[in-house]
Amino acid sequence: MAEDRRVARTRRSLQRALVELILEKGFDALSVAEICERADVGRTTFYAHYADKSDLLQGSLEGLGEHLREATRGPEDPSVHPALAFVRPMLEHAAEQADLFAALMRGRGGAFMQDLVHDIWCELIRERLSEPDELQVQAIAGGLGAAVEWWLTRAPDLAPAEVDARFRAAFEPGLAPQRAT
Amino acid sequence: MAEDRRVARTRRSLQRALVELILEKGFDALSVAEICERADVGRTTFYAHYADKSDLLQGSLEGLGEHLREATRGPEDPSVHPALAFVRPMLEHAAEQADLFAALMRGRGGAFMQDLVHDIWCELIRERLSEPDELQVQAIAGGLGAAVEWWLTRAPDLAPAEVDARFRAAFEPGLAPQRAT
DNA sequence: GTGTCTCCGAACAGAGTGTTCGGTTACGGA
DNA sequence: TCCGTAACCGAACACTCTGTTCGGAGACAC
Repeated sequence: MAEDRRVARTRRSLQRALVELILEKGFDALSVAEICERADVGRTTFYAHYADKSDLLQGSLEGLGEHLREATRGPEDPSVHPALAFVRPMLEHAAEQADLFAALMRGRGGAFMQDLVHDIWCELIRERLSEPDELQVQAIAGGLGAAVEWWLTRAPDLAPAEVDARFRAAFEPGLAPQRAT
Repeated sequence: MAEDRRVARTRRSLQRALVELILEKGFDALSVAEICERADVGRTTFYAHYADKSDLLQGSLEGLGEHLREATRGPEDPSVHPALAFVRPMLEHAAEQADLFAALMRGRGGAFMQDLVHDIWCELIRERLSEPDELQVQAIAGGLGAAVEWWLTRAPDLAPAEVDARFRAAFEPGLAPQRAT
């Protein structure tokens, strides 16, 4: 009952082609035929695996959430408010994969790609606050998204540490001090 | 050389139909034929006036920027940081047209609709700071967008004043005090 | 080795886009 | 009021994309 080698190969090819093409043209501009051609997979086969383009994206993003969470684990600076501690390692990670992140942050990865990242950030912030104010959580995550997009598209030469510092300068004063954990 | 009455009528009908349908289904889900049917305008005529669906949206949004700016003018509370003074009247305005704003904030009005509003907010913030830090400006505008979207879709019963207070509680402490004007 | 599952191309129906063309009609200016 | 112009319209066309069906060829697991 081990998974068929052909199935794995097909799915891998499609997901790889999808990422490549998103980087080149953006998600919305892609057609199924285009993805299949790049992946060297018949269009019929595509629909045997995925319902449509969005379904393929969903499937390709299975691991992304966990990946993002992993990427934000890093040494925590005790002078940084815990709710924002994930920002620095996240920015370091984004800098390493700047073109991918830049493609995702602007609409190019599709609207719900942005929503996915936004929701993950909300969780990361929320779970570090003892009494989370949901409006504040949403606002910080939204602010982070806008800041990252601006950084990667308008000022890509800034160092992650610099972005982190300026971002925290804006948001940290508004955060209630947390009980020591 | 006064403008042809027919032209004005056609454009008005199309723009009106567009707004109606965006509220009902969202921009992306619309077809040109659908808009024309609602507007009682031949499809051929549509293409005589606009290049495509997005072009019509552009045309319909001509006045929106100025409208938004007007809507944010209100009595300024001296205890509020000037860069955030526009938030309260803007929220009051949004509450009055909640369904329209809710449709615009989520992707329903199309991606560049969100960008348009974001850019206007950035300008409003930027022009009230004596030494604007662009990252901070972007972050505040992005945070405001996320907060408004959350408010209108998840907690629509909150009063604008409450949203304003909680939003400022999060952002105001990070803003440098401004010179008195 | 064999039966099954996967892959594939061809072909189809349906929806949407953007264009051309000729006829009809409403408009604005004289 | 009249008249030339310009706007409007439906029909039709070529095109792209979607999602599905079918039968044959071949790779796979067991």
